[in-house]
Amino acid sequence: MKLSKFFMPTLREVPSDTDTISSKLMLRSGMVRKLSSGIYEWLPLGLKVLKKVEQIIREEMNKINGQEVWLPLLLPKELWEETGRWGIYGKELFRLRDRKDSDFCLGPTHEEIITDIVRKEVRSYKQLPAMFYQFGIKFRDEIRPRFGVMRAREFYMKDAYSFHATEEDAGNYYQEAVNAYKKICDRCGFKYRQVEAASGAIGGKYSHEFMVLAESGEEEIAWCDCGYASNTEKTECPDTEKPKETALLPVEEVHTPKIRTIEDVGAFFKTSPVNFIKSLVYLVDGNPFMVLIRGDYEVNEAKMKEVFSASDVVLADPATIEKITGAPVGFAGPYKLPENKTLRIVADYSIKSVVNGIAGANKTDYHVKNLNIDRDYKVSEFADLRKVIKNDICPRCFQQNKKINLQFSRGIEVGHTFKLGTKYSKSMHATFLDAQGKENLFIMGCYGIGVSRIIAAYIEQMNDPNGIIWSPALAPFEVILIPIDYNDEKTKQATDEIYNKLINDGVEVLLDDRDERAGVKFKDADLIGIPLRITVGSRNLPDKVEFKLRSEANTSLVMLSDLSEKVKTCLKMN
RNA sequence: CGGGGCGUGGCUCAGUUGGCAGAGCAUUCGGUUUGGGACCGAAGGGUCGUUGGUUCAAAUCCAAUCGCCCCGACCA
Repeated sequence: MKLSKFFMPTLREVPSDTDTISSKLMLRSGMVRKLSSGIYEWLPLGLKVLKKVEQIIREEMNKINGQEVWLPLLLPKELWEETGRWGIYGKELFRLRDRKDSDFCLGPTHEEIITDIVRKEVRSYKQLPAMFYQFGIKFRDEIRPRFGVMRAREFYMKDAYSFHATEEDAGNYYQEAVNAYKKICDRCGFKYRQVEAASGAIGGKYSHEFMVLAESGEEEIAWCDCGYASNTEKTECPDTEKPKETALLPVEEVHTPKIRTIEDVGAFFKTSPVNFIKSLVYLVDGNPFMVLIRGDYEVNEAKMKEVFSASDVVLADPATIEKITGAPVGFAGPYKLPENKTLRIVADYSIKSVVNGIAGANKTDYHVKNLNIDRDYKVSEFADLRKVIKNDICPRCFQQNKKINLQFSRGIEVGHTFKLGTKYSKSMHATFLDAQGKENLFIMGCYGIGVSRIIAAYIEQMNDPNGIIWSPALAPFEVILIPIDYNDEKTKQATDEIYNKLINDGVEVLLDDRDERAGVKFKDADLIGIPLRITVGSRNLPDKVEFKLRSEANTSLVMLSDLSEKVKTCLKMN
């Protein structure tokens, strides 16, 4: 490809539109343009990279017997009502009506659609297992689109769905899919980590995320040298707490006018939050829950969703709190709660360590102190409900009686694998006949990778002040060929010869044949991040050219006769 | 949705006691240059986000509205 004929509108100035490095670089290099918030146009350079990533993924999916399909974007409401997700997916679902006033949505994910195909077309265990995947646009009306294509409202994704006759087969296949994802990450050439994750709206029994490690990542990862790694949303906080050995004191009500927050209460009682029973009223799918947690910890709402199999967990509004506790916000507690048959009181394990604790008295301007579990209040169940903190220990090592502190990193979620079980086959009555002629629900798995996000995440990790640094596997071109002065007859001749030779060798080469100064060409070459740069100039002709890797600072001279070989080894090496 | 910021040539931005709409870069033409975003000269390009108001006069003051970015609750 000759650059003079290639539409690559690079920007000298840094766009003021965004703060994210990858987003700035994708705009500056002419990979994408923004049409509207979270909606992007992919220009030739960007699309070349997208196709590279797509092909890597396709190859790995085919290796695990995936069959590529193309599913529609415009989806009828009925299927979504079968699983209840027409309601659950909420505002994130783009909804629209046709001329007959029928409801549709733009597909944010395709479990319903693929399950519908399989229940209609797959009847026998002999047709299992089966895995289908597709590449396609997904639509999600994100609360806040940001970071360029990283969190877009319209994005490009590979989604895959597998169907199995038995749990065992589903489990084995899940591992294969995870291994395929690792290979994809390896081939793309970024540093990543596979972590345990919360399943969220897709649902299912358990799931793993693939995180590209980057300081700017939205996700936090907790990990240990033993191999344990998890999204901090999911990180287990084991039941390590023992009650303090102190004499139990009698309960005492204390007048605490206008003392509501943990800080206020700490100052008033001149004690640390470790002695507080923080009491929060939540609505879990609309039902009231009181959650107790030690004053120095915070509630992890993602864990609540998992523990209570809920899709919606929100802090109750002040009116509801007052109705349930009989006191305004700031004075809730488990002691002497007004009679309420529907209220469940659940406690984080950390509550076990609180002896002679302090909590709200469910009475305006009053707290109680010296509260003790069982004697003064009842808890219907204990669970792991808290957010992990910096000094927490590894839950796996703890099982082996070792206390090793967790380590923390940040990451960008590019892939997510789910063991769905029968979540969708059950609600959609998707069954097959087994060898005994008995009807069974399909056991399912699903596996998603954000293709457009992988690109942004890669750039986020692999860049320097001059621009992007592509690995040969993802680079839009493998080699950029720069003649210092293409108007010089000798330079032009040598450049054309090299260009044709490389093309014949099957190398993807971009020839910068523009009538620009050398500096401009070098700047653009660095910006768009082509892994190998070959510079042709009268300085080194007739027999040598300059050779430079984007990832390294130094240059070297290569004999024209050796060039072909050198290029090949170089591209393979990286 | 809550909080903060911003909308002025293609891009980055300047422009309040209200008084002819600017610069650099980019583009086109001419010339000089030519190994890390050159220089000189000339030219084209803007209903100052939109609507309404105040005023002899509004990019500038007021109101509403739309859009975009950043920080928090969603997710590949």
